[in-house]
Amino acid sequence: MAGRPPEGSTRDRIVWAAVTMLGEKGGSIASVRAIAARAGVSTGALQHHFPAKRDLIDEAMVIAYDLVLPSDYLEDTSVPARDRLISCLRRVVSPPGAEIAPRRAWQVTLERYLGPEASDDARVEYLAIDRELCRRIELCLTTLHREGAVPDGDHARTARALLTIAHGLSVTRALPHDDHRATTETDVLRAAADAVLTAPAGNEDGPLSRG
Amino acid sequence: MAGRPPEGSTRDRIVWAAVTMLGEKGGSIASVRAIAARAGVSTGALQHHFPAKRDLIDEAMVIAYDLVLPSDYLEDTSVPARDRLISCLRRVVSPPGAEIAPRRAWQVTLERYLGPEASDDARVEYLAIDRELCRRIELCLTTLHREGAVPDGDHARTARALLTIAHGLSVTRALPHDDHRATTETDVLRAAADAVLTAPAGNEDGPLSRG
DNA sequence: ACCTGAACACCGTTCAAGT
DNA sequence: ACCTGAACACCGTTCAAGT
Repeated sequence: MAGRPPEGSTRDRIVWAAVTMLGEKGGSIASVRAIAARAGVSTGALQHHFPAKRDLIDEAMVIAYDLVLPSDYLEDTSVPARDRLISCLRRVVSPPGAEIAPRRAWQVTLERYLGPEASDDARVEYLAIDRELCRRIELCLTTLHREGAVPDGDHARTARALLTIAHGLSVTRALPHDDHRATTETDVLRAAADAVLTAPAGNEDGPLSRG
Repeated sequence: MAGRPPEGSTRDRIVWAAVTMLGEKGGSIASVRAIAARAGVSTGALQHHFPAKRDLIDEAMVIAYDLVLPSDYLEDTSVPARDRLISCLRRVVSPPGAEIAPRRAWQVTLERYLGPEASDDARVEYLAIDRELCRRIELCLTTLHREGAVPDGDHARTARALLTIAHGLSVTRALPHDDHRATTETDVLRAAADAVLTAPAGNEDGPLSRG
């Protein structure tokens, strides 16, 4: 899994190295020195292109996680805003290990990020994933906001609340359950969407965007 | 918020220092050197009592999160229904295995119930816990229903939806997080409570009890 | 502008030495 | 057993110096 990209700028080599190292080393993120070494550049070169490590990791995450919801779907006003928001959230509920079963996915996630070692590196890596998921939900919210389907408010904060709810659905999927599950999932997603969307009747704005 | 505990063993002073520093510094955990300094001991003393930093943080978490809810609290109509429901949900978020930290608790839970084997016995055991948690939330809902604070509806179903949201908060607590966490938790709980409680103005009943 | 590599200010953990 | 403080092996970031 090592090797060197035959062509490409220094910057591309750095990003490539970061992406390939995301899944290695037991879930902990590589150090900038290790990334620079694999890219075959100095730490100074890395620093020149990515002044903070977070900049690099965020960029690598976007590449690693980019199974995108067809980007024009969000703007398709022929489908109700509520349904588009729910689709977006469903997307987050089964994140990119979508090929593997939800149970296995959570097993891996939790082993990695809260296992016996759960290094600070793992923490940093998880936070990067977290930001990426939030970013996607926020994109959905701002798109719907332009249509007037979502009221003014702190969309980043709303996105964070929605992500928390998505985590609940996700872990509920993974845990043992009886036949109530699918019903519950739809209940929760609809309730979350309704709490966020502009109320059809003119009452106050959704409880998730304003305390 | 500094100061020194007048009495107490070295060990107690270390734990006290760690607890007071949990909420500071923008959500990131203080370094062992900083904790030792506030406790007024050397890093070696800290290391003697807590060979790994995680040991100390886990112990501090238990203290920080362990605020108990008196059992007659549910019927105390002097406190708003919304606050009582939120307290009940907070209780479920850090369930009574509260001696161990949330991270460790989820580690155990998931290792047990969705590990590689995940026996049928484990499944049955989890479903029992699940029912018990639902039962508690449902008890809260029916109590509030007697007061008219919760509308008619399928309370078991509503309880299940609320438990799913509580799972989201719980796993979010366990996973790495930055300083947004406490805010998000309150946002989500308030939104969940508002979705369930009888609306102050006379609009339709909450989205969690009726699809 | 792009890149080097030493240096800086941390970090968690280890450990010989004291009491 | 309890505690000290130096030392170790890292870390992310800075920076004078080269091209």
